[in-house]
Amino acid sequence: MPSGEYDPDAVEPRWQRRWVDEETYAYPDDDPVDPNTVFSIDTPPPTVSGSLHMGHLYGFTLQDFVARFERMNGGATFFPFGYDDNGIASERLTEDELDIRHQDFERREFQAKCREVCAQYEEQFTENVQSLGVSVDWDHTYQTIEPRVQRVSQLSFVDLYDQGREYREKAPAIWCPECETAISQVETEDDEQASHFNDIAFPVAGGDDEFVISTTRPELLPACVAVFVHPEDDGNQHLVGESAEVPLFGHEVPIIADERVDMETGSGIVMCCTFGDQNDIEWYQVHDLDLRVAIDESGHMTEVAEAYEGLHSSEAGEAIVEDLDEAGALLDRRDITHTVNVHERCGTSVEFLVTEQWYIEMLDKTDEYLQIGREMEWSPEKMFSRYEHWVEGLQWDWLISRQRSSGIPFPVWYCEDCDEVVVADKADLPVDPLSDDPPVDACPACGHDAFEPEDDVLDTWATSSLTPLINAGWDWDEEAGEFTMEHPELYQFNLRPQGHDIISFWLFHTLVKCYEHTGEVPFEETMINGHVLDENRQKMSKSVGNVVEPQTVLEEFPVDATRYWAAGTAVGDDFPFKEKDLRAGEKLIRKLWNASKLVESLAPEPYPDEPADEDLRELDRWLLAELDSEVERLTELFEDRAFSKARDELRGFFWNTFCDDYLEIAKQREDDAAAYTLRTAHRRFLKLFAPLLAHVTEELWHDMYADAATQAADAADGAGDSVHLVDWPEPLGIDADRDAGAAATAVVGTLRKYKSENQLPLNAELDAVEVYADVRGFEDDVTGVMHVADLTVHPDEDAPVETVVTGIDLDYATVGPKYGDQVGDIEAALAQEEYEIDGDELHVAGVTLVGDEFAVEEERQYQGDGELLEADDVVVIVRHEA
RNA sequence: GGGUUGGUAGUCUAGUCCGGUUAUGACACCUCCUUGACAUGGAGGAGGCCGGCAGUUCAAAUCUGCCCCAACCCA
Repeated sequence: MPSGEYDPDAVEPRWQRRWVDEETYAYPDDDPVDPNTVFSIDTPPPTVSGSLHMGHLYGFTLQDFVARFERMNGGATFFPFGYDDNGIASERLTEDELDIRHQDFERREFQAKCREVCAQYEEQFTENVQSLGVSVDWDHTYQTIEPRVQRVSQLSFVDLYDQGREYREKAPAIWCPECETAISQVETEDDEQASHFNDIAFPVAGGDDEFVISTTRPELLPACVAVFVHPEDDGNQHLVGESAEVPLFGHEVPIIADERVDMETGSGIVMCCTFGDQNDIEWYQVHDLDLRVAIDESGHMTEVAEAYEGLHSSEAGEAIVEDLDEAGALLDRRDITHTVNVHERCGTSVEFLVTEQWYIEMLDKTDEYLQIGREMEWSPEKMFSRYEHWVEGLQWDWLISRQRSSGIPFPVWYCEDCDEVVVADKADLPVDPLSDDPPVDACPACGHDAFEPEDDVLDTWATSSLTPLINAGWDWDEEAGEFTMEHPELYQFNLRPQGHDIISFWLFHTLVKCYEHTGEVPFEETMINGHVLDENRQKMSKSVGNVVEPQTVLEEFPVDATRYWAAGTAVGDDFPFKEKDLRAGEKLIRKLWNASKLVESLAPEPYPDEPADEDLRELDRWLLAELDSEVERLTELFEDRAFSKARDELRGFFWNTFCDDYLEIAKQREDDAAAYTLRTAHRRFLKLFAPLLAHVTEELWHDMYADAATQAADAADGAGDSVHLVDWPEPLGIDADRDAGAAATAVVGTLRKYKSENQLPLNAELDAVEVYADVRGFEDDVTGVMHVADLTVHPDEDAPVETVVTGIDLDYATVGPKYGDQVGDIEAALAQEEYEIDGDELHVAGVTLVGDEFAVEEERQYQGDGELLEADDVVVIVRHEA
């Protein structure tokens, strides 16, 4: 039984260990699971690149609210865990950790080091996640780089290739010169950087004419292939058709008119290079310009840069500016800050290089992808618009090849002679073409017998966008010649939670892949969470130094308090870290603990049988009936993922209605009906709180109910193991006079207020109280809790008071539409007290209001002994001889 | 530059879709009270031009337009 103070430092880790050791949240693998009741969650695996942050804590906790609620409210729940250790993030982690460069190692060697470093981080990460008490099934975990998952990824590649949805093309692609790989648009982000605007004089070829070009990237001068003027730029129109001579390098380039020129920037004349930005790429394609590649794959200058060959592009930029200045071609140089596209992983400015890469075709099916997004239920609904805008704004197919050492290889070889693509057999996967042989001896196209392995690897999303298929055990059945699932009942997944920042790539890519493989939308519902901000609503960032570490928080507060905090904002909204909310959580945990102690002492074992209906007092029925409504409301709120409302609703009901109203009164009683009601309500409270306050409810459940539930074979809840495995409460269907209950609590409330205002202790004796309201059946409850010596109830009688009309209240909802702009006149007349009450009618400003259209505002005056108290519809007269 | 979302007491927030005259709750603050668990508790109180300006309407936190601020997404 609960005693003393609650000690979360001891209790929480104990339950976390037991939940893992006893596999409390295991998915029932071996038994057939009913696909109609199973609840499956597919979580995006966190990138293995560091430790747990508040975003993780928040995200995992939200997922856990759903998992715990659905597990109690429905059937089997599948809540797996994955690690995304296949990608650039993990490679860079390894490089940083071991202070090495992947280029210095043989591929397999470096991969081994990655696995080693990630393993340490994963172990630590697992421990951290387990210390949050989330109800993950730790027997169902995966790593995106493990062989099973490699097979799924390569199967996906082969299937999409077979469907004709993948192609290989040599074209401009976004390139990170630091990581030396192609990357996709979603891996770039904007960064404000200091730079210079350089005004450079360009002579017109074969004349004395000259014009000015402003550029932030002088190192691209050798890559200049054209100069553009806006067709409406009248002042510079005469240049169009001429040629310009590029300073220092001397090559001549055409001057062309094109409306993509931004006339507002610099001189309004712009140079087009190979390639400065995406505009350059468009111009290159539209105007069929030359390629002059001045920067190589490592960010150094090529032979096109002549004297500057071999310099890093940034060094070359400085050198070229100096030389321009010396040559008199540098007219001006100004400091500016501008936004540049950088690789999100390393912060390096990206380049655009023409390289041969693999793509997944997407642009032809954006309408379909929009439609499958629409078929999902979005929590909150408004987040769909982000998806919608992303899909509508798609401009590139999905670039999936990466020039990295680590990762999942393309299962592809090329004929050395004719470049024919040879794809691995599905049965052989996973393969590494660097060490494995192609499935054919001779090229199917030309018969040549030597092959070149593809040494690129798949991008990280190529794998992590398959998590629903990984979790469901998707595979190729060679004998049947079809794709199968080990757990078809899991797919489509019921829920996909994630942050709002990854809708446009992770979620989108997952939808596309899974849809193309199965023809089915992978998720029934997606839940989008916001970002955790600091106490001042600022984004947490290392450079600002406002980062709150989960470890620090957990040292000071119980996990359940962080769960209380995490439930505090509407799903989808960004919300600040608030220590106050954690303290409020602690208070609630303590209140629940203390109230449980009182329940235990008021209704000790043996657990009372359900009394005959007529033995329940009015007050008991009232509480249980109110609790029925609470159960219904709460179930709905959890189903709507409205955790914040559920939290506040339940907290309010438990604290105010149960503790302040019912418990205070029940203290006076020692009957079986009270004991039964206390126990019944308390059990239900533990269950209702269980998804939110996972630890304290489990501890109390075991202290007070688990043993009894285990022993009693016919226990209604079925399970004794864990409160998290019992059934979610259903309404009991208790009938009660709700109005009488409300009146009785109003009477108690008004007497409390009377004592408070008269500075009396709450247990002070009141000599006589007369109640003018129907609170029959509650008399003993009122006298007991308020210590009333003599209580008289007048259920039907009017109070012996005189009433004075003090005004008229209009019911605007009916009067407004009916009388329209006459309302102003009516109000004016009422204010002047120019009206007449005639029975049920009110004559005012030339109109007659009837029935509910108005209410007479009255002040009650009492001349007799004692004091008149009013609350809602009850009138109470109290006499107290001090 | 385009779009999305938000702006409500000192702080955080409900209400906004579907307009109705007393705007919800918590924290902090003030007053009082040791009730058979909890003073880390209880009973009260004070605190708001609902971002700004205009419009629609008998009536606007709520609808419309413009503007300001913040975050995010896309350029």
